[in-house]
Amino acid sequence: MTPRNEHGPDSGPPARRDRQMTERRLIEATIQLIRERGFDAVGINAIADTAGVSKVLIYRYFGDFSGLLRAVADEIGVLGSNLAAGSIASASADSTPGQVIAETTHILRSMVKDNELIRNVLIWELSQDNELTKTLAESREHIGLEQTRQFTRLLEEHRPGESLDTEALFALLTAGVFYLSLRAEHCPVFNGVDLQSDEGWNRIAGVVKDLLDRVPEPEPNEDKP
Amino acid sequence: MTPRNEHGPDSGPPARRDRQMTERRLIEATIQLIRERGFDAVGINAIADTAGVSKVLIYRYFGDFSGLLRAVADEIGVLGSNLAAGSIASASADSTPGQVIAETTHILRSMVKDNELIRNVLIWELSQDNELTKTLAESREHIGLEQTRQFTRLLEEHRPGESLDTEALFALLTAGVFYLSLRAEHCPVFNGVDLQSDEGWNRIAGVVKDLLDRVPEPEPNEDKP
DNA sequence: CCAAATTATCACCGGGTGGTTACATTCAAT
DNA sequence: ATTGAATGTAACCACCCGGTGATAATTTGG
Repeated sequence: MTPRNEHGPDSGPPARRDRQMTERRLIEATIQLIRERGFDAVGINAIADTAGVSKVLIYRYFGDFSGLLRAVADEIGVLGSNLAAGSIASASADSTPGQVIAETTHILRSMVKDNELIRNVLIWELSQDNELTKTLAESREHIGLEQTRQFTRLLEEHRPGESLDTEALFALLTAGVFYLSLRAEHCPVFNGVDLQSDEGWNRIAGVVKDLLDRVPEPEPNEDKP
Repeated sequence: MTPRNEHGPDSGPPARRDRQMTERRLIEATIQLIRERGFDAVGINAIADTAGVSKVLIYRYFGDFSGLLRAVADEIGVLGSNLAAGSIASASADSTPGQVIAETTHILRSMVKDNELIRNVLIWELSQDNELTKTLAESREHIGLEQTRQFTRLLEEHRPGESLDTEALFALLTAGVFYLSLRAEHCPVFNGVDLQSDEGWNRIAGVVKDLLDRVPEPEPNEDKP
């Protein structure tokens, strides 16, 4: 039996007397908890236990629980920014605005579907506002507006005269995709649409594309590859 | 001093030996808790305390906690049905499809905004599925599909040839309005749109109306009052 | 080599949770 | 009136929560 106690379930190396390392462990343990067990499992005791560290250190290093959440929010914020940066770049060919927004729908959906952390954070943002959710809201606002601006530019290219409230459009679109993606976890069908199949999401993306692509312009120019 | 003890904070009449009355008290206490303090405040102890009754009766009358939730779900389900029935009836003049859907947007938004119970239930549905959320999901599915069918009929009247996936459209619309309404509670701005002002919601409803009303038909008929 | 500062742990506190058992009261049928 | 089921209460259990003071272990500097 080793003389050092190892009560944490997944401690890894004991990390002897390294403050920076301990702080990292606490932050990453919090993120892991949010991802794997949801926001209502996030607490002083669970975090300290997951990190394999005494909970007193949370108070010593981050002041209080909010302090730790603030640090975690910064961490998740940059994660989200990187994730979105990759997504934005992909959808910028010279396609129809409808095609672009349909692809954006699919990208948003996969992002939420494949990332358990995002899902739990989105739910958390709806149910309360603390240091973490407040910081993340700002981060997401920045990302969403960047996407919107890019689409606005593309729309201006394709239809110079068109005046469409792209901010409101993207707000409703991303909000709807967020909600449907979250709901898909527990409830497969929403308003007759199968949220757990690609077919259902093709319907969602398709109806937005249909609405955007039909425009009363004198150009019947539709070249679909 | 009455001989009967009255430890509950809001008990009303002591309700001596009346099982039906006690069951009603428990159900309504649960609804009151969901509305006023959110789903994470709903528990055996809080419910019994709010009802001014011993928590043992929950187990005796409803079997277990899930049993009580099932009874509560039925109660809320009929509430929601009645609420929606009133809303649907109002929006069915001979307006443009875009006008109808814009009004539907506003109606949905007010419904969520003005009803704290609905808000908390919507959030609950996203975060977990228990007996209550499962039953409510079915109820909502029924209501939403009825609204959709009504709109489909109206669209068919106005544009007989039009083929639009109205189910998918309404799914995305109500999902988006739900999410934005929930989010408005804690975070006033989403993607540049002010969710706490009527102006912001006019933008949301307006962009959907714009998309729906412009249709490549030979009718330039736009009569805005 | 020894003391001071840092780092980390342990044991505990008051309070709350869901759930159960033992007991008391009321009421209705015999 | 007595019996016995229905109704209700109080006390208790083991567990978890956020938070704190005392204490031990390690590193660092003289």
